[in-house]
Amino acid sequence: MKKVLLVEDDLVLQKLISEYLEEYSYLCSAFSNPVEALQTFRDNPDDFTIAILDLGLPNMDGFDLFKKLKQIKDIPIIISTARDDIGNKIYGYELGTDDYLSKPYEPRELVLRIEATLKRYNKSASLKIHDLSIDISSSRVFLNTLEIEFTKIEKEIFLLFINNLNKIFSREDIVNQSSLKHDTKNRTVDMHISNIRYKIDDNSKKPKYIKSIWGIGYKFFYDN
Amino acid sequence: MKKVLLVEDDLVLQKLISEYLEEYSYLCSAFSNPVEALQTFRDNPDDFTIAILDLGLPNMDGFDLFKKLKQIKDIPIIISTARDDIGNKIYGYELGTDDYLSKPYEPRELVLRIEATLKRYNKSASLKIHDLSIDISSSRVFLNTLEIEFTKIEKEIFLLFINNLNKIFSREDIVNQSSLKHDTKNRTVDMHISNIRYKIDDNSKKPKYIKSIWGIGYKFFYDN
DNA sequence: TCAATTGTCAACAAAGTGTCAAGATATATG
DNA sequence: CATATATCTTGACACTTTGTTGACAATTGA
Repeated sequence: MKKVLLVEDDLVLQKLISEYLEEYSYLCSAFSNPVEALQTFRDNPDDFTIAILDLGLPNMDGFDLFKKLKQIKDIPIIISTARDDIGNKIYGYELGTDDYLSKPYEPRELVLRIEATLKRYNKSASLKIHDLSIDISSSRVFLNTLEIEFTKIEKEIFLLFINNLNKIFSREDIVNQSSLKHDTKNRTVDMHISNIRYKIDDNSKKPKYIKSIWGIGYKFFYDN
Repeated sequence: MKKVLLVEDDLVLQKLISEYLEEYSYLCSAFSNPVEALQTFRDNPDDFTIAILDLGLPNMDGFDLFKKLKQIKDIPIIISTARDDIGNKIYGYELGTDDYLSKPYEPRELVLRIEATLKRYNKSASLKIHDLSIDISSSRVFLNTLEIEFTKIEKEIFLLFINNLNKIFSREDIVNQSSLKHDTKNRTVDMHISNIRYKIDDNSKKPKYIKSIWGIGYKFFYDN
């Protein structure tokens, strides 16, 4: 579900947009107060896919908010502006706005521009599990923000787990579903698991990710 | 001087836009016939910086023209469309339009959107990675300010990496996606990598750019 | 408690990588 | 067209990284 940070002080318009976006499966977090919006974004920047800012905001200028949001995280931002406010438009583009809309606009047009902007941003799909994030397309794995350097077989085993969360694999399964040689001893698998655990900071005495299933094998534990 | 390929069958509007754009130092090549526009573009694709297409064109559908232009060269395209033609808008964005405008629009807004679109495009037109800067359009590569002289194959491999940052290529991939002969030995690829590394000042003991992925291949490392 | 199982150290084996240097091709120059 | 020059290709060898396994301690469950 894509989450939109909507900052709009016209409450009627805010409601209208929120409801419209929900029809297109966007979840809206709407704010009329930019300070609150900023705080929310600061707390959970990864929650939001895109931001929509109204320029005529109280307390804080729209461009200020714009700059602060971008500072926290490079999120796509669409600016909505009054029809005649063309000087501001320029400034918006100079800042590096991703798109803008002139009021009044049709909600439908907003949806279109959101989709187009996201498409340009080309958000690559990524899976997050606690401290770990996995970039599906490039198969890169990060512990917090630090990339983990797996060896070939470690990566194969790790991805096998990630693609089959909570599924128990025997050592034989792991040998067969990786490029390990078919006559590889079971203890070799243990050794690879040990190395993976070490790299993803999984305490083998009390692992939170890769659990040993005594007498059976291993599984990657994941609880929604 | 930036040259605009304008395709618009309303001659009054065509003239209006042309004159307006000229005030902003854009040179306009205006066409009412899409076939002529296509022919002109095909002959000199590098002359044009951006294209502006009207959707309601005779002879050839606007989207058709769009696809054909993009096929010849990946030029930024802004589509202009009738206000109520929202179904088409979606299609436009699905094609990968860079921006669009609803008629009637103020010429001023067109200028703004041209500038914004070019800005987005240029962001990726020249890429800077630490000491390296790459001019995508001319395919020239600089180490700091000094131009690197790659051989043909080195340049092909290097650009393959640059266009696919962080993507892992096997030696076979590299052979297939360059002009290397199909039966080229893997070690030859290693040799080319070694030479590229030397030219871009990449220490092969501890490379910052081209990483060896042990047992798999190579990738160009880039961290935002 | 005890036998089975698991964690991991450390040594070794196997496989992959970096690059020199020489020869083969291709390209440029007169 | 012949020669010079640059580029590509490959075997060889040293070196590095990864994979494998036995050994032993720690842990588990009956």
